[in-house]
Amino acid sequence: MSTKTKILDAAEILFADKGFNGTSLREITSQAEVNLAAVNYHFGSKKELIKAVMSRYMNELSPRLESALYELCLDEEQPTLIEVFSAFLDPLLHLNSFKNNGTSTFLQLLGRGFTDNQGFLRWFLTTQYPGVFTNFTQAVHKAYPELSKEEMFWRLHFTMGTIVFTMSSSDALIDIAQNDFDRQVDIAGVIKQVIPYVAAGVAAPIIR
Amino acid sequence: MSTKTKILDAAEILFADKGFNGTSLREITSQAEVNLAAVNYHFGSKKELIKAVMSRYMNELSPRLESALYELCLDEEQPTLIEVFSAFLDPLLHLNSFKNNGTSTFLQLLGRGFTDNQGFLRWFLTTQYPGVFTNFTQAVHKAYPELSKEEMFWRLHFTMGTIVFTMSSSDALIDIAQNDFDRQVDIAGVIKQVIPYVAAGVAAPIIR
DNA sequence: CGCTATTTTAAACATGTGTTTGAATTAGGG
DNA sequence: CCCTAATTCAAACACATGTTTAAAATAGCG
Repeated sequence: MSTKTKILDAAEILFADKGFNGTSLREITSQAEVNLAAVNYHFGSKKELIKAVMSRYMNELSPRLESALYELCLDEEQPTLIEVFSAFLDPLLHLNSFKNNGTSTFLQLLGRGFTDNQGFLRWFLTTQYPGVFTNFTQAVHKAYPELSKEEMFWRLHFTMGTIVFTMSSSDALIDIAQNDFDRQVDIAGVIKQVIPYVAAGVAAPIIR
Repeated sequence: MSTKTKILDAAEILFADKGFNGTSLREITSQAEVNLAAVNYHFGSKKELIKAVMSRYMNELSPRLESALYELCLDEEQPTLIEVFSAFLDPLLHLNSFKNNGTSTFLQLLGRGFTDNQGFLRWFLTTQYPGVFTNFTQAVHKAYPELSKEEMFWRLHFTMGTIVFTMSSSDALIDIAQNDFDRQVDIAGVIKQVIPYVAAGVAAPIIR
């Protein structure tokens, strides 16, 4: 396995676990069993490494997600919001065949990225992968046309918050749930729980 | 003004803005115009300072919040979920008279705390202020008794995610909203937007 | 093989971190 | 005022961080 890949593999699980700021290059390189300087040699800087980690996932996810959302828009009839959010399920779970625990890792990375580093990841994602966002808002608009642009803006950010926060602490939450309710839970189970929640949230009646 | 207060005041806005890990003691003490060693002299350590910052807000908030939620449980008739979540509004907005931008600052601190430091703040809050949580779940249970303990667990954490994530990036979001929609937005406006969202999310039909 | 370009390595660098020290200063009660 | 306790201060400490350097090792091609 190439040094570059070894670094990316070690970095992504450490980043997901302890955040970007909370993970040092020395932790990454010792976990990856490569020399400390390898990160700067192969990626240039820590910030570029973070981008590379995210890109590897986004390049795998975004085409599938974009087309799943796009197909919803092509359909003749109006989709339900449940259908819109369910469109995320397959592309996200596909990350598990791309990489062990890929779905969980990616969602945790996403969560980290939005809170660490005064949100430079938000900029990175919206500028590098705008298609996902536009297709998503179009699908939501088709499902719930009465929603104004401003209300849509807020509700989509609320939704992102729900997902991203839940996933960034999903390991802890799954642990608690397994103990308290004596029930096997995995990341797919959490996603299935969250879909009705966010769908209902976005579908909430408008109070004016 | 006492050195202790100067430190707390400077620390809370820096923590809210850049996170706990992202803020150094030197930034805090120079902003507060006190000596670097004052933090360790008055608080013992950075971690204790973080706790002190949070406690100052929680001690102001938690009695009001607890009693607001408790009153809902005393009422004869079943409250709506909207009423349950609206119970947060007054206690939260009261923080504004306790301190300038108090509501916004506190919610941002809360957001930071749940993602930084592998969630030691979750432990701190749930152990130091358990009354808020129990009263809250009781109120939700009264409003929606069909919800099982497990579903309630997940939906409450989804809700916390919505709030906490939104608020930790509320400055950025409010900026975007003001630009894109040419409309004055403040923290109270965001809270009023989020209440129908989370109420509908928690009230979502159960799929079994 | 021989030679060049790529990669790896250990070491150092520069800077930033939280914390501690011990002397200097200030406060406040007898 | 005096003396003690509380506070402030500049300096240093010990350590961790991302990055750079220059030599060593390795690969890959003619």
